[in-house]
Amino acid sequence: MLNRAEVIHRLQELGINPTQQRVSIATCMLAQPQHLAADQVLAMVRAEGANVSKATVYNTLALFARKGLIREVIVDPARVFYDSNTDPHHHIYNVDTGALEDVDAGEFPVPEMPHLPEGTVAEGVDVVIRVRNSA
Amino acid sequence: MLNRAEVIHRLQELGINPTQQRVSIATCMLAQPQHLAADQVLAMVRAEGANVSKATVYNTLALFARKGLIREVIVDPARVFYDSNTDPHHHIYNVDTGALEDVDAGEFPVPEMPHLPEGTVAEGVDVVIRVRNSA
DNA sequence: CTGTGTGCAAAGCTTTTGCACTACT
DNA sequence: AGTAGTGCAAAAGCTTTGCACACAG
Repeated sequence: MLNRAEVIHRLQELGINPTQQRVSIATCMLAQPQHLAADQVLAMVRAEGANVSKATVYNTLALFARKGLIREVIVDPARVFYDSNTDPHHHIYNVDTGALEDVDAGEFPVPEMPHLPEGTVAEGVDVVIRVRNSA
Repeated sequence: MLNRAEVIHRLQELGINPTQQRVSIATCMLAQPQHLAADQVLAMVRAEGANVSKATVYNTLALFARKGLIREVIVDPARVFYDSNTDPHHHIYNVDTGALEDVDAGEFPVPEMPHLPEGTVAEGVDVVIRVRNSA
């Protein structure tokens, strides 16, 4: 979807220095709406011919999530997924297959915030609908 | 809160063979409403003088969660929490401190299920409100 | 030349697996 | 004896850390 120049521009907008590794990783993540674990991203960037280490992928994805380029999705204790869709939405997670699917927030509106503890501010609300195969 | 005999009875109700290790672990978990990670449980049962390995704590907590004695709470990629409160409710997770707090489901009602993928059935809905210190 | 930022090998952590052991039949 | 179930040491896997290097001021 986005070419190299557009990706670089997007990174700079967010105050991220567009190094070669970061552009490669961002290009894979933003290629289409998708949910990827770190090692899937590693495989993709290597398939593109880029030379990136595992550690850099992990650190870079965490950086992107902090800056708001992508969103961290915590549904599986074994690994963190990163979502290229940063619009407010929820997730359906299939425990059997590991498949992760988006649910538009409009289909499943979240009511107003409950009372938060003193001295804290809400950062986000994550709704995960856990399903399994009916078979 | 529960004595040894009550814990054993509860395990048997759920079809869990009440071995010494399992009773120790269940007693710690059910002592009060709380959220514990596996290594906290390990420390507690060892403090009680019981002799249990790390692996057994992990496997036993997973067993309890499968049987419905406790509930798995996935909010932190680094570790799984187990919640002795199995009533429907949600969680507030403080990203800065790691503190985990319950929110009564009544305070934050979840509307009807959205459309689920074919061939799947809902297992549960997890709502996590992520907060950070306002300071 | 100094300070900030970046990338990665190695270390660290939680969690899972495979096997020895026990307790029933 | 055979079989199903249990506990744990060791292995596996994801993620973080600490350090060497690059680059800007």
